[in-house]
Amino acid sequence: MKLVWFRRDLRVKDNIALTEACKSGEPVMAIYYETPIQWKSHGMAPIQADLIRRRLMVLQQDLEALNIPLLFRTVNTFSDINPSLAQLCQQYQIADIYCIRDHELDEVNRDNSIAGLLSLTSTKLNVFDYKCIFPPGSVINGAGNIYRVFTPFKKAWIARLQRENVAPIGTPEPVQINATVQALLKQPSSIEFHYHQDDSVGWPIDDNTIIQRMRDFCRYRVEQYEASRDFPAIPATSQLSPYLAIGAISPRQCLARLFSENQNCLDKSGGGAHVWLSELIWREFYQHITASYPDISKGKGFQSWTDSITWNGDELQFARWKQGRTGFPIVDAAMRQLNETGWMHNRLRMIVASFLVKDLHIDWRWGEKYFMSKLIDGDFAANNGGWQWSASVGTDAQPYFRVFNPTAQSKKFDPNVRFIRRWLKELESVPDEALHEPYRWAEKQGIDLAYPRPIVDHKAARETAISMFEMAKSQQNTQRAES
DNA sequence: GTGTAGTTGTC
DNA sequence: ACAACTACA
Repeated sequence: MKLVWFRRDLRVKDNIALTEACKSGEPVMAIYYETPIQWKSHGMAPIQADLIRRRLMVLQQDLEALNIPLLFRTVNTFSDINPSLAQLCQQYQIADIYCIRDHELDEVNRDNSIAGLLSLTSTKLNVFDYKCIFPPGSVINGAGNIYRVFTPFKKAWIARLQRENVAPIGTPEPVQINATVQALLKQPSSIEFHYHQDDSVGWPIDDNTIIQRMRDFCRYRVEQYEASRDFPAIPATSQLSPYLAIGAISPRQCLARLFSENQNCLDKSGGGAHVWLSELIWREFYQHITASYPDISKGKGFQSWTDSITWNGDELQFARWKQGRTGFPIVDAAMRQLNETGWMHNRLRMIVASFLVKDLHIDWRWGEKYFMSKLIDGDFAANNGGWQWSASVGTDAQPYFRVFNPTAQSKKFDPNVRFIRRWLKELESVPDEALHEPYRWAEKQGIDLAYPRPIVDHKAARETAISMFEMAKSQQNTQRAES
C-alpha cells in the first residue's frame, strides 16, 4: 500500500507525489492532517483554513474517482503527526509515503523528524521538490550561490526555462483497489475542522472554475495586466494567489497556460504576460530565499544591520493601523478591504506596509504577522519577502531612504478615488478632489468628520524613519571598524 | 579588478 | 539629485 500525504498541494493535476504513488500499480490511500495549534502559532488566517477545508472536500471527490480514499485527522501540532502517521503506516502496511516539500523551517523540521522516525521502520518517506518550478538551491549564480537580487535571478530562471521541460503532469489513471481501500472508500467523509473558520465562499474552489479563471486571465485579461494592475479600483490582477497558496493550482499549470496563450511572455515583448510571469518568478524567488536561509523563518531581517533598529512599540497606533483608522484614506481603505474580505490588492500591501514601518516606525514583523492572520492567500515566503522588501530589511530590498508618500501614492494609483470611496463610507459627503486629504477640506469647511485626522505628520515621520536606519547603519560601520 | 545595475519613489 | 552599497557577470 502507498500513502500520499497532502499538505500545501491540494490537487490531483500536476501533483508529482500523487503521480509517483500511482505509478507503483499498488493500491493507494491519502491523508491530510489538520494541525490547529500549529496553525495558530503560525497565525494562519481563519478564512484560509476555510478555503483549505472546502478544497479538501473537492479533493476527496477527485481522489475517489481514482479509487483513492482521503483520510482526515486532527492533531495539535506538527510533532503530533509523528505517532499518528507511524500508527497509520503500521495499520495499513504502508511501504511508501509520498509528499511535496514545503520550505519553511517548521515544515522542514516536521519532515526531517518524521523521516527519522520512519527510518527505523519499513516505511520510506519520499519527499519531492515540486512547490517551485525549479527546486530551491538549483538556480545559482557563477559563484555557485543562490541569487539575492531579483533581476539576475529572473534572468537565470528564464534561461533555464528555455533548456528544461517544465510541462505540468496530468491526473494519474485510477489505481487498483483492494478490500481495505474498498472499505475506506465506503466510509462517510470525516473532514471536519477544529480550527476557527471564516467564510471563504466568495472564492470558488472546484477545479473547473479555478482552471477556467486561470485560462480566462491568461487569454483575455493578461494583456491589460501591465497597464492596470497598479490601480486597486480595477480588478486587473489574476486573483489566483489563494489557490497557489494552498496548492489548488501549481505554478507549472500557471506557466503552461500563460505560455500557450502568449508565446512571447519570456521577454519584454510579451507585455502584460511577461509582467505576470515576473510575478510567478517573484514567488519562486522568495521560496528559494526561505529555503536557503532558515533565519528568515525565525523572524530575522535579511540585512542583519537592521536588527539594531529600535521600533516603536505603540500598541494604540498599531491598533489604528489594523482597524484602518489612521486618517490616511488610502491606508484605511486598504486595511478595511483586508479586514472585510481577507484579500488586499498588491499595490496597497506596499502602501500600508510602508506606512506601518516608515510612518509609524512599528516593527515590520507585527505587520507581517497581522497580514498572515487575515490573508486568504497567506504564504509565509511571499508575505515575509514582501514585508522585508517594504521595510528595507530584506534581500534586494528597496533602499531605506526611499519612503512611500501615502498621499502621493493615493493620487497616483487611485486618481478618481473610486477605491477609497468604496471602503470609507463615512467620507461620503467629501467631494472627490478632497478625498485624498479629507481633513484639509473639512477644516476649511468647518465640518467635523466622523473620520480621524492623520495620526502622524508624514514629512516628519519620513525623516525620523530615515534617521533610524542611518543610526543602525552607522552602528554597523562602527562595529566593522572595530573588528 | 571593473563595470553595470538594482520592481514598484520622492523632493 | 538623492546616497552609497552590494550583487553579479
